[in-house]
Amino acid sequence: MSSQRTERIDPRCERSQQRALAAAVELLREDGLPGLTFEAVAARSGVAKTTLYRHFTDRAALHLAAIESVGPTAVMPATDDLRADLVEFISRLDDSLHHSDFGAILPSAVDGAERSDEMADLARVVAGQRRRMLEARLGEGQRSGVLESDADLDLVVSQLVGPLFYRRFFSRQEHDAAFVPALVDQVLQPLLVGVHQELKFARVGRVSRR
Amino acid sequence: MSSQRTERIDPRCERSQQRALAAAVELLREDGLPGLTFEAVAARSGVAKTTLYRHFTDRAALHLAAIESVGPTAVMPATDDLRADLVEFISRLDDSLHHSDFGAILPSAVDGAERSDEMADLARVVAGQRRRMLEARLGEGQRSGVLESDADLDLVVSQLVGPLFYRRFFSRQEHDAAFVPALVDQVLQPLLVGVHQELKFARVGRVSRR
DNA sequence: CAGTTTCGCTACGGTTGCGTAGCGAAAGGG
DNA sequence: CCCTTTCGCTACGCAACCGTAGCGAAACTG
Repeated sequence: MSSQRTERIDPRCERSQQRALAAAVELLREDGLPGLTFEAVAARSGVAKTTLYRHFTDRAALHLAAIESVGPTAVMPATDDLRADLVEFISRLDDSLHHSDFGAILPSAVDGAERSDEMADLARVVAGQRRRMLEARLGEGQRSGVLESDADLDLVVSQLVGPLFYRRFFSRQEHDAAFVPALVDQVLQPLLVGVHQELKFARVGRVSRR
Repeated sequence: MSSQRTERIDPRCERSQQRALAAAVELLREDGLPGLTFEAVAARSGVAKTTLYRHFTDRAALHLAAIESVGPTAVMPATDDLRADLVEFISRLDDSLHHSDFGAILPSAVDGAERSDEMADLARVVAGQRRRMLEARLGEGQRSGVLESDADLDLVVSQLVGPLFYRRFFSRQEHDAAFVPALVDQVLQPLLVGVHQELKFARVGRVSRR
């Protein structure tokens, strides 16, 4: 009701929740979703079980909050070199998938999203932030005349990040630092202003038969 | 020791295991990994709990067997049209990700693979089969002169299937039937024989600054 | 048909996790 | 400084799941 700016948060609540979520993340890393229990979080964090129930209604809420707490804080570089910005951004994403808490507990979020609407929404929000950053930078490339203006940016974004998620979680293939630049180049090539017409001709004439 | 052809399998074992795994798949769909318990499988399948313990040492083994039981049986079309074959293959993959048991319980396998070596190996095997089929068909394209012979097929495979997995499980974006053809075209364009030189020139000259 | 194997069933003790209640101590806020 | 809130702690009943044992019935094998 009182429309104050900050919601007047008791520092004790803040501290308890942070400790609890840190422990929850550890447990998710070690044992996955089945390992995330109120008792285990209480034992590891030092926060009493009764206190946990005061903050989180059930396991799903705890899981959701834990996932939110490790949400990536990525920023898009902003030089005048589109390729360099994309390589940098995608490389950092690849690194976080392999070496951060975010990458480690993402599988539990994926599994949870299959049956929890809230978790599914969170997944869409997180991915949406990343997508909007990439689309914004690609849009600049279009306005500055580097990229074709009719490129399907939604498709391009999936092409840029999809292979990284696939290799990290599904095919579980390793790759070196040269992979991301190669991927970015491969994706960008058909979209560059100046080779568009030849490509369209080549595609229709050589591959499709319609 | 006796190197007979077939391992002499009692039909009763076969039947029990099939029923158990079918129930396990259902449970994984409904409640994810935490829902996969010996008691629940016994109750749903009609197979006695003691019998389950005779076949599966622990929950991980049961989970692994359940994942194996829904392994996809994909085949690569073999016409003389590379693009059409790829569109068909990728479309069927996309469909199975959204509408099959395989797609439904894949998240639990991904989560399990983070902590189970056997599950991780299984993921690599399943993805490897798919990758080899795609690489074989792309290799034909190279030998028949449609694709550049120096294309990085491993990268291409990730480009073809990565976006589908990403949109299904991470960004959770819907897309219509036109998505797959658009993706295949976009990925194939830089690899077509005949436009390679112009593309290489365009890339070095316009995007990269090295 | 005789011998072996697997089955389903019941029962059991032990462990873990759930969710709540009651309490005094400690820390925040006006 | 007093009042309120939140804290940690202990304890509890309840349910679920684990993993094993013993048994007779049923099914497969040769």
